[in-house]
Amino acid sequence: MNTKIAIIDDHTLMRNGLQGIINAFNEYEVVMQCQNGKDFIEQLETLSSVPDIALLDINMPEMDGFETAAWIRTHKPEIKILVLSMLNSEDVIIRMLRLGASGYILKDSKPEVLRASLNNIRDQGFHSNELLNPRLLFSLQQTNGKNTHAPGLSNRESEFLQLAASDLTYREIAEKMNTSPKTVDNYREALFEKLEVKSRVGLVLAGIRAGWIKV
Amino acid sequence: MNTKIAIIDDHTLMRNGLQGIINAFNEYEVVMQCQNGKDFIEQLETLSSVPDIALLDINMPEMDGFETAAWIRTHKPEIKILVLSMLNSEDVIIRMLRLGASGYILKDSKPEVLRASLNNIRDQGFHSNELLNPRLLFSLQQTNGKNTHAPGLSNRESEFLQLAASDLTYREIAEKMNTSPKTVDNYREALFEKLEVKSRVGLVLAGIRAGWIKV
DNA sequence: TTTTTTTAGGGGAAAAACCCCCTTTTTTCT
DNA sequence: AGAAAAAAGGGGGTTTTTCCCCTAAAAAAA
Repeated sequence: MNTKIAIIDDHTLMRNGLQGIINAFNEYEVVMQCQNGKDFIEQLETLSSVPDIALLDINMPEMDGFETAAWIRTHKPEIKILVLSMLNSEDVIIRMLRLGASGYILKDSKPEVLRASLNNIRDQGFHSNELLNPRLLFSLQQTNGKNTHAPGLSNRESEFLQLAASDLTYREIAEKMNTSPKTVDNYREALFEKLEVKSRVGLVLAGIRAGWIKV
Repeated sequence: MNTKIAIIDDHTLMRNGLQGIINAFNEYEVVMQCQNGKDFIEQLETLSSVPDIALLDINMPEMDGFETAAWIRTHKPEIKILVLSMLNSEDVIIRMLRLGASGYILKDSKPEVLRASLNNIRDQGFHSNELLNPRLLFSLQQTNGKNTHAPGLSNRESEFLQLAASDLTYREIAEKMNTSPKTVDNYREALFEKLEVKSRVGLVLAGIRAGWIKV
């Protein structure tokens, strides 16, 4: 199945241009065109399936890229974010990566770069480093790295830990993990002991402080 | 003569990025690149001159930043330690300063901050007994100092939000706030609406992402 | 090959969190 | 001075989380 893309940009010409470019990649498909974050949220409700990747502009009226990124991370954490901006500013890039963006490319990039970035995100959720100044990559390790595998935790426990840091209930987490809530409860209990906490909030905070959960 | 720097960090990209930045400062020179504390100790023996400052990461396999700092203080006390970490946690900072670190900055600091920190250490070379010196906490000011007040939230709500990011139950939070659990429940509900979340974990994460909660 | 760990799952109960609707007093703003 | 917002508190309910104790297959380690 094709990877579904949402384009969030206030310039109609830009949106259409992007859609044309992306539709020429046969493994991707544009399923949404939105003027800003608000428009994106509204359209999401009417859509049957959730997009996999949001191509997100920063400068937009009403609800800008920062707000939109924060909203996506809170409400639809499964949607990967690729920031598409005309700003080549370290501040902005780092801020966006900290907000959970999986990638950041400039608007004057070539189509191949866009495709490579999309591929990277689709495959690993990892960042394309081509466009970035190497020193900007520092923040990637913590923000995006799957490499920060928690020592002492099993695969499933790590998986659970990531999902515990979300607005989901354990039942919903169980669905995402394709297992029963009872099994999830076992992971929870094991992690409570290992990290010496008494509540889910404590667990999440411990995970963040240990660098295992990206915020 | 140039001030000699040793970089101790397990990420090659990080090391190279740092070396690039530091070599651009003409008063500093990178003389060692090490993957962890063990590597540092081994390389030290082969080196004719001792570095002046160790740029030390915390999270490393084999021999982490804490162990390395302790080793340096006992075996090579003349080497100043500048901790370079992704963790903005007071616990860790204080622990490191007690171990004899001369400074502590975050990995997402700007190059100017790195240079200023190096200058501070080279010029004054203060020690661990000055750990409450505000100069040391430059990194905190940057990411933590400004955004502590939450716009749109009342005083009590902000107070509650801070406490919600802990391993305490609402009853315990109520005790700390000297009020009833029911009142606390009101704050919770108000914040859920304002931050558009459905659970306490979601609330805490939103607060962290908004910069209102320090982790 | 035996043992241990991981993964998967269940029953049942108590505690905590969550939700909606409500009152009163104090502070703040216009 | 009057209106609005903030602070404090409650009733009564449902849902979720937390806890303890238990089984068993599969995978990994010894």
